[in-house]
Amino acid sequence: MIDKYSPQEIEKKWQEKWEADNAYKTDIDNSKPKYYALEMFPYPSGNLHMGHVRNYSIGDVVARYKTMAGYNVLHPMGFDAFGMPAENAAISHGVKPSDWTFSNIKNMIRQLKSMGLAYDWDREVETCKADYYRWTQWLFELFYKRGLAYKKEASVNWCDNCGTVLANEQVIDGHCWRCDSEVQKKKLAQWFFKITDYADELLADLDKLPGWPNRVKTMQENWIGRSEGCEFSFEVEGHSEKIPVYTTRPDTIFGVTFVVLAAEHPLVDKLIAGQPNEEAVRKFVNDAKNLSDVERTSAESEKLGIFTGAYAINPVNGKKVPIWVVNYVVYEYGTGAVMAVPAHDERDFMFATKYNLEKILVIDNPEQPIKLEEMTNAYIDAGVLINSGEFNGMGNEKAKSAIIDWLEKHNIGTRKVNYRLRDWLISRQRYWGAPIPVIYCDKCGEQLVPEEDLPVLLPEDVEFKQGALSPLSTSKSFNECKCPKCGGHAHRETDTMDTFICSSWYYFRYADPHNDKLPFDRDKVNYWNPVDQYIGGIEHAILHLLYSRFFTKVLRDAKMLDFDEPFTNLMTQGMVIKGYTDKDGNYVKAKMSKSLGNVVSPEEIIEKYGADTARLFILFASPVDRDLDWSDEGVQGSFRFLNRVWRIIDIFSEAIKKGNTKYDVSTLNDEEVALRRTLHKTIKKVTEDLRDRFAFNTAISTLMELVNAMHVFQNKPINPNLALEVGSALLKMLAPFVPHIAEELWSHLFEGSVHKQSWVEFDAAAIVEDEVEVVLQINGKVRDRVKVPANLDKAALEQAALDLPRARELITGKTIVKVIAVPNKLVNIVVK
RNA sequence: GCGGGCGUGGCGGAAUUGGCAGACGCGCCGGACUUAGGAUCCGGUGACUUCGGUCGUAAGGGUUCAACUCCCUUCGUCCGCACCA
Repeated sequence: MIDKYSPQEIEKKWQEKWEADNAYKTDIDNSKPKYYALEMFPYPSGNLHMGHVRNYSIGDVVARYKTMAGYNVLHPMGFDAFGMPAENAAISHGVKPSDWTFSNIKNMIRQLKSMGLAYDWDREVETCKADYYRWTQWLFELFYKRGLAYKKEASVNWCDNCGTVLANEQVIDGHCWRCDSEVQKKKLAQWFFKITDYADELLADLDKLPGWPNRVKTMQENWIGRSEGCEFSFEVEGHSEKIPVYTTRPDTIFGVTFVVLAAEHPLVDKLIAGQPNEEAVRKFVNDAKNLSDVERTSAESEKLGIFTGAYAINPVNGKKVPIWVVNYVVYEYGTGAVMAVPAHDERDFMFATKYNLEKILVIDNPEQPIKLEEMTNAYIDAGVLINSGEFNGMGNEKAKSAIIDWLEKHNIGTRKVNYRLRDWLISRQRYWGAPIPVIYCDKCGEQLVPEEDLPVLLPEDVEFKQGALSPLSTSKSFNECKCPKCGGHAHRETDTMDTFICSSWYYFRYADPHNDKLPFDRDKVNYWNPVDQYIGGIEHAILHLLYSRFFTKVLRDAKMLDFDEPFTNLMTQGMVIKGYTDKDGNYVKAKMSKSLGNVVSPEEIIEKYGADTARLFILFASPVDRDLDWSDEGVQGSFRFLNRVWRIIDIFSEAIKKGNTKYDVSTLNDEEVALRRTLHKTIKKVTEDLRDRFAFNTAISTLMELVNAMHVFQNKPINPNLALEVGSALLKMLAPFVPHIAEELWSHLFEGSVHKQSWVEFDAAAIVEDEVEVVLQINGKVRDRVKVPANLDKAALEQAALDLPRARELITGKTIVKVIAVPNKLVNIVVK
């Protein structure tokens, strides 16, 4: 008799044993195929939340299953440990960011270990440690040497609340991704990574990722925003400057009736100098610049503009058109100036109507000719060119290309591909990050810190204050330095790097975490990487996942590794949500959050029911990519199931100990044959669910059915050989989901660890049924069921159906139109 | 506005290739055991029904012998994008 199921005791026991045995230590082993399972590492906020528990439970099942299935599995964990909250703790509580971070990490490791996750902790990385950020800095220098890191003054996103700038990817609807406060524009000299150099490949290689959700690929596609068109210039009457414009609609070029400039366009000043409306334009420009990004980029906001007084010349037909400054042109995209064709562009149409500007129709609808006077909208569909000189009569798609050819031939313009993607702004005016390893010499200018001087360590003599300058600038010991080139007086860059840089390469470091010569060894990374299965939240669809793809391509070009993409397969898990009653008394479901008071603490659940129950519930309640509805009753149901497993193994244990692994299955009675059939069907289904679909919820439900089938024998004797076969298979299949209870029960019955066992194979012969139940349908409606020999052919099946009394009864007096027989499934008799 | 996902019992969900809708779990109902049951075990549980059946996968239509599954229209919901020329 085995004791009562007591998760608190057995979980602690096995966690200690696994740790003492180094059970999950991984090394290169060329005798097996490798498999790299990875979950997005957490920010060390101090406590695990249910989203983490879900993420890591999924990853652990994948890792444990693949191990049992014969793979050499790498499954590491670490911490994305630089970031603002640590610094905020310093500002508000006077704690050192490092102390705050390391004590949080300590607590989270304890919590992770209490979940029974199969990590190789020897490979843990913490991005805030000098032996990691040394290589983050080294990689910055690599990017710099490859011309991919540069400093420039630009209008950048500034979050006042966080006291730092943000990359475009980190601005969501004009708000800071972290604190949600409104982002402002500021002109600052900042460091950028030239991700735009890889825009084309980042877009094209999405096709190499069949294992990624389409949703994520579409989001990246939109973000990169490739468009094809051409760039050409307008001459300005009475000025030597030209206005370059970018358009995707060269087919409408003869319909240009005005040219619009963004408020920031440098030509504006020159064009208005001495013009009668100079002051009015200046005021308009200043007003536009003072608007927040939210207001400026909203598609709904009113399109406003003002005439500069200057005119441009359309290079294709010499037409003189007015130049306006408007609030709807994005300066950072294209050339910051646009040719306006009101007849064929919605915005230009609205604008021209509002300000009484000319409209010229240049594309006509061949089915139903358009009358300019009757137009209430721009005509943006396909058509045939009119009013376009030598191109009249040409289809507009063809004309796009023909007109670009013409522009190129006459040296007026060129074909051009444009991207919405901008370079990645990586400077942060914060302390708790990797210092940018650059020195500014009074004489020699910008210099990289020599490689042998890395890491540039974070100083401790800093003041933490909110402000526009990094706290590093308050450190004397940090700031002042010698120029590495001339030895003269110099000072350090005081900005740190965006923490997304730290997380753009950590999955390579896991392959070689203790290397002190390089970020990682090329052979080791080529062995383990790319990650076979990456698991995390959809919120990183662009941010982390795009940056990581960029890094991988740069490191490939630097010959540090030999593949193109970092993550072969990506799984995006849904959120954990929970219903609560709002102030109006309505029951609503929402993401767990402190402010709503619907948070369930993982630690409490694990204390009460054990990690196995928590894991089982989370995996069973919902498919991984969907939101998971937390249910306290559901958790109890999972706990109940584990008790049921415990009891039935206990009941079977005497028989199991007497059983032999090899036996003659013909000695089994009918009920035993049925149980054995259920077992092998279960093995087949669970294997397919884990191997092909990551359908953990259905795998678990199938295991529940097996346990239910075993209960048929709770009060009657069972063949010991079958008991052994079923019992051991059940424990092996449960092992990836609920590692502690599976190990505990295994240890009562067998030698060694259940987690070192090979995955179970199903016996196809055991699944074969002699008889199957087929359905009799009359006109598609189920009218009877009948048992027939399995695999009965169509003709015999059809006859068997027609012979049924029920069929005869319903057919009499009617004509049989057709009989459809599907072996092992059904017979449908169509009558009139 | 554009693009995409989703919509199945009281609830979470299953149905993998067009072939028995509702597996499994929660909840609920009944029974057994019991001094007791918020333990355990067994059974029932889509709706309506004249007990023959009829209806039923957001709504409406279509294709098919057969549709949760394919096609069209509409509604709801969630997500992404949105002055990018």
